[in-house]
Amino acid sequence: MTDPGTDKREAILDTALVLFTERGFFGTPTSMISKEAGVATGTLFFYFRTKEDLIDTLYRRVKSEAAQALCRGMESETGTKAKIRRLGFNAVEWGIRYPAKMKFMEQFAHSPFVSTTAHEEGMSHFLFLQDLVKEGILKGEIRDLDPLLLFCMLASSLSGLVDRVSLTDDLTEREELIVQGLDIVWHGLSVHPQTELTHAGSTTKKKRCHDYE
Amino acid sequence: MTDPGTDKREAILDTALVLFTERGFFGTPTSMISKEAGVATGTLFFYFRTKEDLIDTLYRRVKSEAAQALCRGMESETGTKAKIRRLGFNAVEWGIRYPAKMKFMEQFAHSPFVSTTAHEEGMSHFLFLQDLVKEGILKGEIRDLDPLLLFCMLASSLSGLVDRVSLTDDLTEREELIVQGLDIVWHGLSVHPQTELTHAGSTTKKKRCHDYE
Amino acid sequence: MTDPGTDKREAILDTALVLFTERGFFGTPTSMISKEAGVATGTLFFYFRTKEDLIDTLYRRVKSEAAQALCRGMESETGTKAKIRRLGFNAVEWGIRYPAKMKFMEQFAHSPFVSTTAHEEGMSHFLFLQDLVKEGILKGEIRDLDPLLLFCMLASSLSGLVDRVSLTDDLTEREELIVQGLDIVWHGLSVHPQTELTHAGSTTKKKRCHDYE
Amino acid sequence: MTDPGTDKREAILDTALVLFTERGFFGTPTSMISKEAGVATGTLFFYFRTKEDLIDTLYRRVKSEAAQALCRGMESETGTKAKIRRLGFNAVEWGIRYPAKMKFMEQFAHSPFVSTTAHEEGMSHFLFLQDLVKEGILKGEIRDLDPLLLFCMLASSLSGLVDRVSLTDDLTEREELIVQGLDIVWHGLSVHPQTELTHAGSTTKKKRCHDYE
DNA sequence: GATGAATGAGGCTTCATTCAT
DNA sequence: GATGAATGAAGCCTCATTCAT
Repeated sequence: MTDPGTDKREAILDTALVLFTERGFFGTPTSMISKEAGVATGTLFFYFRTKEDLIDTLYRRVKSEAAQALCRGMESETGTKAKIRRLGFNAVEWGIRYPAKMKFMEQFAHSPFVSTTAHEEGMSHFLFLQDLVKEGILKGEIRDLDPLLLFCMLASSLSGLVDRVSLTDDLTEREELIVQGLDIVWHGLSVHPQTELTHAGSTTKKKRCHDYE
Repeated sequence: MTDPGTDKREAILDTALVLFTERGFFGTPTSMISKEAGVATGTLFFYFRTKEDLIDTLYRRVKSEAAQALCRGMESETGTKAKIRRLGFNAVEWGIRYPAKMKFMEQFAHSPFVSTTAHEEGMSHFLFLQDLVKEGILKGEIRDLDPLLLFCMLASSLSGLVDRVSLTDDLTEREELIVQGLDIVWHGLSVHPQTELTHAGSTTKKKRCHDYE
Repeated sequence: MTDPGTDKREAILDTALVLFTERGFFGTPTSMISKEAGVATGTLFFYFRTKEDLIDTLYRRVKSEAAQALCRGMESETGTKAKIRRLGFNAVEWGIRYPAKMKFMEQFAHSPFVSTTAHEEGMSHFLFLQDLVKEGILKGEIRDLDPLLLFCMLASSLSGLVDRVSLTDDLTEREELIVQGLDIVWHGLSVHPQTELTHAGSTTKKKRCHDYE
Repeated sequence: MTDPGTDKREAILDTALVLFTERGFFGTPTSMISKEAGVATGTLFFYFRTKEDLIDTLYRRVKSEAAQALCRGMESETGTKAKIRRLGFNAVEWGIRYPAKMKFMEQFAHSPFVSTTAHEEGMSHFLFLQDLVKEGILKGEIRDLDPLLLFCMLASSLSGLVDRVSLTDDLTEREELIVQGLDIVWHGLSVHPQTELTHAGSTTKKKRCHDYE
C-alpha cells in the first residue's frame, strides 16, 4: 500500500525528530538514528547526504507543517480577534499534540546546524502572521505599534502559553488556561481591551467561547 | 591585585561562555577553549573535573548574574506596574548588553548537558518573579488568573521583546520599542488596561515615559 | 551495428581506464565508474565479478594493445638498428597518443591490485623485446652485455623519452626530441656508436632521419 | 639519549614508508600504520594533521635524503665522466640499500596524494643534475642535445639499472651489472664513446674500475 | 539483462581526559 | 600549579557488493 521506497526515509525522519529533541543534534549519533529507525547506517546516508542535510530536511518539514496547522480554519474567521483566537487555539493544540515537533522548532530555531536557506524558508511560512497583524492595525483592531514587535510578542506569548499548558494533563484545566492565555494576548495587542473576558475563572466553557464572537 | 591562580580559571570561564554560545556545547572542543584562553589543555581539567562541570559552573553563574540584574532598583519601586516596568527595562537592558550571556541562557535552558541540580538552582533565582505576580494579584493590579501562567507569559513576552529590540542598532528606536513592548505586556497582565498608552506611534518619548509613572 | 549487450561493458571499461589513471584505483569508487559510464551500479557487477576483476581485465587489454602497437611495422624492418628505431618511434607515438593508457600501465605495473596472473600475462607480450636484444647481440650489433640489463635499460630509457616528449606540444620539437632520444638509446646499446648523429641541434629533419637508415 | 618526543614521530614515518610502498596509499589504513608503529591512533594525528600530511612529509624527506645520497663524494670528482660514474654508483647503491625508499619515490613521483608544493620542493633537490649535464655539454664531454632530455634519460636509465640489479642477490654479479649499466649510460650521453669499456664481460673487478679513471 | 535501494564493515579523524615531567 | 604529549573510544561517512523487481 505505502510506497516501500519512502518507508525507510520516513522512519529515519520520524526517529531523528524524536532523538534530536531529546538529546540534541550533537548528542544524537547517526548510528543511533539508523538503529532506532531499523535501517542500516548506509541507508541514512543514501537518503540524506549528511547529518546536517537530515536536520535541514526535518526543519523545513516541521516548520511547514506547523504553519499549515496554524492556518487551519483561519479563512472562515472574519474579525481580527476571532482570527487571533483561532490562531492561538491552533497553536496550542498543535504544540500539545506534537510536543516533539514543538520542542524541535524551539530548539533549532536559532541553531547553526540548520542552514540559512532552511531558516529563511521556514520563516517564510509565517509571513502571513505579519500580514494578519498589519491588517488588524489597518482595521483599527490592533494597536498601531511596530508590526514586527507585535509579531514577535504574539509568537513568544503563544510559546509561553504552550509551555504552561503542557505542565498539566487535565483537559479541563488546559482549556481554562488556553482561554486565559489567549485573553492575555488579546489584551496586550488590541486597541479596545475593555471588551475583555470577565469570567476568566469560571468553568462554563461554552459561554466563554461566546465572548470571543 | 587579583589572585593569579584564579586568573586562568576566569579566563577559561569567559572564553567558554563566548565559544559555547557561538558554537554550542558539542561544537566547542575543550582544546579550543584552552587554546583561546591561553592555557594548556591540562589546566582546564585542573579547574573543572569534566567538560560538563565547566558548563554547569557557567550556567549557575550566568543565571545568578541575570537574576541579580533583573532585580536592580526593584526595591525602590512601589506599585506593581512600576515594578514590572523596571523589571522589563532591566531585562531588555541586560539582554542587549550581554547578548552572549542571553544567548547562553536561552540555549542551555533546556539542555541535557546542564545537570538537573544546576537547572533547579538556576530556576530558584527567579522565584521572586512569581511572588511579584502573586502580590500584584492580591493588590488587585494584576488579573486574577493562574499565577504560573502569568509568569510564563511575562517571561516569554520579555524574551520576545529582547529578540525584537536586538534587531535594530538605533538607540532611539530601541527605546521606542521597549516602551511599546512593556506597554503590551502590561496591557496583557493588568486589571485596568484603560490607562493605556495612546500615542504609541508618536515620537515624543518623554511624554510616553511619564505615562508609566 | 555493435552488439548492444557489449556496449555497456565497453563503456564501463573505457570510463574505468580514464578514472583509474586520473584518480587511482582506491580513489575511484565503482559507483563513480558506473555513473560516468551511464549504467546502473548493478550493471558493473554483472559484467565484472569484482572491482579487481575490472582492473585485471583492463590491465590485460591495455598491455596487449601496447605490445601490438610496439610491433607495428616491425616485420618490415631488417637490421637491429632499424628495428630499435621503429620500436622507439612506435613507443613514443603510442605513449603520446594514448596518455591515459600510458599512465595506466606505469601506474599499475607494480600494483598489488592487479593479479599475479594478469601481470605475468601482460609481461609475456613483451618477451619479443628480449628476443630482439638477444638477436642483436648474436648479430654483433648490440653489445654483449647481460640481455636482461639491456632490456631493462631500453625500456626505462624509452619511458624517460616519452616523459620528456610529453612536456612539449610543438610537433617539430617533438620530432626533434624523439630523434635525439633514440640516438642516445642506440649509442648506449650498440657496438659501434661511431656512426653517431652529428648535427643534433640542426633543424633539417630529413637529413637526420637518413642517418638512421 | 634520543629525544623521546620525536621517537614516536619517527616510528610513524618509518612504518608508513614501508607500508605505503608495500600496499599503496589507499591500501594502507592509518590504523594499520599506528598499530605497526606501536602508537595510539590519535598519536598519528597529533604529529600529522591528515594522512596526506603524513605522505607529504615522507615524500619531502625521502627526496631530500636521496638527493643527498646522490651527491656523496661528488665534489672530489673532477671530470664529467667521473662525476656521472660516481653519481651512478651512488644512485644504485642507495637504491639497493633502501629499496623501500626507492620504491616510494617511484610510486609517488606522480601521485596526486602528494601536494604540488611537495613535488616541487622534491624536484628542486635534483636541479644540480641538470647543471651537471649542462656543464658537461659546455666542456664538450656530453653531447650537445636538449639538456632536459639528457636529464630525463639519465634518470630513467639509472632507475632501470637499479631495477635490474635488484633482481639478483649475488654481490659480484651486482657489481658487474652496475659497471655494465653505467657504461651503457655513458655511451649514450657522451661525445666520445670510443673510449668505451672493452672488457665488460671480464670478472676482474679491480681492473674495470680503473678503466673509468 | 538492467536497475538502484539497501547493506554494514571499515576508514579517517576528533576530542575528552590522563599523567609524567 | 601548569604543561602538552599521548591515548583510544566513538563519530561521520564511503563504498563494494547484493538482490528483489
